[in-house]
Amino acid sequence: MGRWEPDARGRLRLSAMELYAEHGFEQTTAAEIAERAGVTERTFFRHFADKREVLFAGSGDLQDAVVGAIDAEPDDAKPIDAVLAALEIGASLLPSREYSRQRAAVVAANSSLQERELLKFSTLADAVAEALRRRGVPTLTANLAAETGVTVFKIGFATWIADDSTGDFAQCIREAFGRLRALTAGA
Amino acid sequence: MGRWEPDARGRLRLSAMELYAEHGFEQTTAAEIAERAGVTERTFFRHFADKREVLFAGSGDLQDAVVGAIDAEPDDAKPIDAVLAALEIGASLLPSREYSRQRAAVVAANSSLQERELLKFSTLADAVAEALRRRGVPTLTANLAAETGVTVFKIGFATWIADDSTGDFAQCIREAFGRLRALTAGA
DNA sequence: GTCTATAGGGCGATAGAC
DNA sequence: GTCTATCGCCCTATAGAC
Repeated sequence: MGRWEPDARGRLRLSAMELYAEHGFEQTTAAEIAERAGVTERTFFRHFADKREVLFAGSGDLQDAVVGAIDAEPDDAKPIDAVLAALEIGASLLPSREYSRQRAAVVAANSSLQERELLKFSTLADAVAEALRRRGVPTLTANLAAETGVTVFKIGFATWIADDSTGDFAQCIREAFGRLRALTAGA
Repeated sequence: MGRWEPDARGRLRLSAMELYAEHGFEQTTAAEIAERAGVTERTFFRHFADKREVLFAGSGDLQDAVVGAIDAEPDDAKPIDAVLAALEIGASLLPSREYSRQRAAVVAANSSLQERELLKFSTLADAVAEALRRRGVPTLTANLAAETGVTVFKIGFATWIADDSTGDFAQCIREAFGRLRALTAGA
């Protein structure tokens, strides 16, 4: 056995989620999270840039998967179709619906967590737009397709975790896009 | 003349924008902003909830104007058209292109300012969606139309302040929506 | 207006893995 | 020897409490 218990990072993530859910984000101090995880406060900040980031540790993997999926799309795929197919693949990486609901409730209860979540989605959209540009899509079209895809993803996610939802995430995404298409169609 | 110089709030906004542009957001302390404006640090936090908020003081007016414009649209206007018309009216309230460029550069240089800006746009989208629901638009459609409208607004704004831009803001918004419509049209 | 808890960064020391 | 994770102590600014 080493000098320390392994996976300090995983313990910190778990402890943070528990405490944020139990007492709220603002009422939880970094020292409390660290204590529950069996490390010092300073170690917490070495793993996570700030108190919020501990809830977003998986977002990089999601982004990599989505960008990789766009790169793997056939050359003749239309931009919006490539984006939506890639986001459906990314959607399959999310944790269970029950966990997603719990996490969403924690985020919804605190505006600084909402800010961080919005930044993550914005960063995802930027990465998607860049992947589209690599495929030769013009910048303006790439930005619009990326932002629109992320909007559909977000609204599909909200539908998926809603109390009365029955379908899976991919279905929710497709339904949202169908409605968006109807909404923007010319007169 | 009163006991204090008038418009402490306006002086704080100006001082903050100058210092953020000169030295960067993180390198500027609330005490420095207050000093330049001729008030105490405590007064700064009485006017603005945090260091970021001083750059977003006009966002409430924009939101009120947009929501009011939606309420004033004819009953038979299609949701997306009502949203875009309202956002064009909101766009007319923005400061000059030169000032907008400078402010955008300050925000782009700091991720916590980007987070706050994204939250303001998200709040705007929520208010737009609520205004649509008051008109009888179903929730899912209202959310999609609101998010899509704000996306078009954001991308139109980016186009408007770009170095090579020539058109006015309203034109940029209409161009962005035209491209979005083409992008999402069925095969 | 004063006081204070907390966030979060800097830096060197330490103990293991390789 | 190098590399990496952790500790511990110091510091300042934020932002809320009183």
